[in-house]
Amino acid sequence: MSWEERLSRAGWRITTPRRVVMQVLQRAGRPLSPQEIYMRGRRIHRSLGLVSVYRSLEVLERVGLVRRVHQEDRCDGYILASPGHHHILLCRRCGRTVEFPGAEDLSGLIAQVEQRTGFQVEDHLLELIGLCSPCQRSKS
Amino acid sequence: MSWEERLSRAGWRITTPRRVVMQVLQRAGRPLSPQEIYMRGRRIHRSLGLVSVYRSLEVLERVGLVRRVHQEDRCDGYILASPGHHHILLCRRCGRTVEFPGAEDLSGLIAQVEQRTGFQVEDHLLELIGLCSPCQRSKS
DNA sequence: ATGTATGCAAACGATTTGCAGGCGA
DNA sequence: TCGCCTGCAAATCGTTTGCATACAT
Repeated sequence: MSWEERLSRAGWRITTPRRVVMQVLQRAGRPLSPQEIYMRGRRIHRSLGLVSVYRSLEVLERVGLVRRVHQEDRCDGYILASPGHHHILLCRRCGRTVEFPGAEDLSGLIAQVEQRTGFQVEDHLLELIGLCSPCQRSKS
Repeated sequence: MSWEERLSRAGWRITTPRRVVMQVLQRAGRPLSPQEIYMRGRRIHRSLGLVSVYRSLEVLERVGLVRRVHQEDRCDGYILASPGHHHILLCRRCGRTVEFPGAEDLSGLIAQVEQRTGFQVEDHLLELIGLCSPCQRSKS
C-alpha cells in the first residue's frame, strides 16, 4: 500500500506540501530538520511555506509515515518510517539511517526489569549509533 | 565519591547554582525541565537565574552527573545520573524514573545488526516506558 | 460545493549571548 | 588575587497560532 493510500485511508488529503515533504525525506535518507526539509522542498515547490512543513510532519507522523529521530543534541530530525515496529541505526558521521525490525530481542531484558522494579513496561525507545561501512573506510 | 568531588576533579567549581540544581533534581526523582528546576531552585536560592540553570545543566551533563530524558513530545527533562552506563525506565503517568544498568543485554542484538548492516555500533539510546507499581494500582 | 489545508504575518516560548560585577579556589 | 561563574537584559531561533484564500474531494 502506497503512502498516499495510507494517508488517504486515515482520512487526510493528499496535498502538494505533504507530497513534497515525503519526496524530500525519501531522497535524503537521513534525518532532516523542518528547516532543512523546507529549504529542499522549496526547490521542488516554490511557494512551500515552513508552516506547512511543520503541519505536514505532524500529520505524517501521526499516521506513522514519518518518525522523529532523537540524538543527544538534536531531536528535530525526521525520517521516513516503515510500517510496523522498527528501530533505527544511525551513522554518527554521515547521518545515514537504517531501520531494523523487532522488539522481540528486548523481551528478555524487559521481563527482567519488570520483575526487579515492579514496573509494567509498555513501550520503549531504542536507537543504535555507530559508523556505516562507507564511513568506516573513509575515516580512521 | 561525592558529586562535588567528581565535579571538582573534572576541573569545575562548586558553586551555589550548581549545588541548587543538584539538590532540586535529587528531591524531584523525575525529569524536570530547566524552567521547573529554575522555579524550584528559587525557593532555595532567591537570586538564582534561569541562565545559570541552563549553564549548570550543561556542565553537569558533560561531567555525567545529570542526563537528559527523551520523550516523544518533550526532550527537555533532566534527571540525576548514576556513574557508569545505565538505561532509564520511565513511568508515563507520574514521571518517576528508575535506572537500570547494563548494555550487555543488547550485545546479541547489536552483533546481529552489525552483521546484517555492516555498521559498526558504538553507542545506543534505550529507554523503557511503562507504569510504575503505584500507578498500576491507582489507575485501571 | 464544502470544508480541509495552505501561506503569510505575528505571537510565543525556549535557549543563547554579551557584559559588568561577584565569588570560589 | 585571578579568572571562572553569575545574573541581567537583549538577541536569537524554533515552533505555534490567527486568518483569509486556495484547493482536494
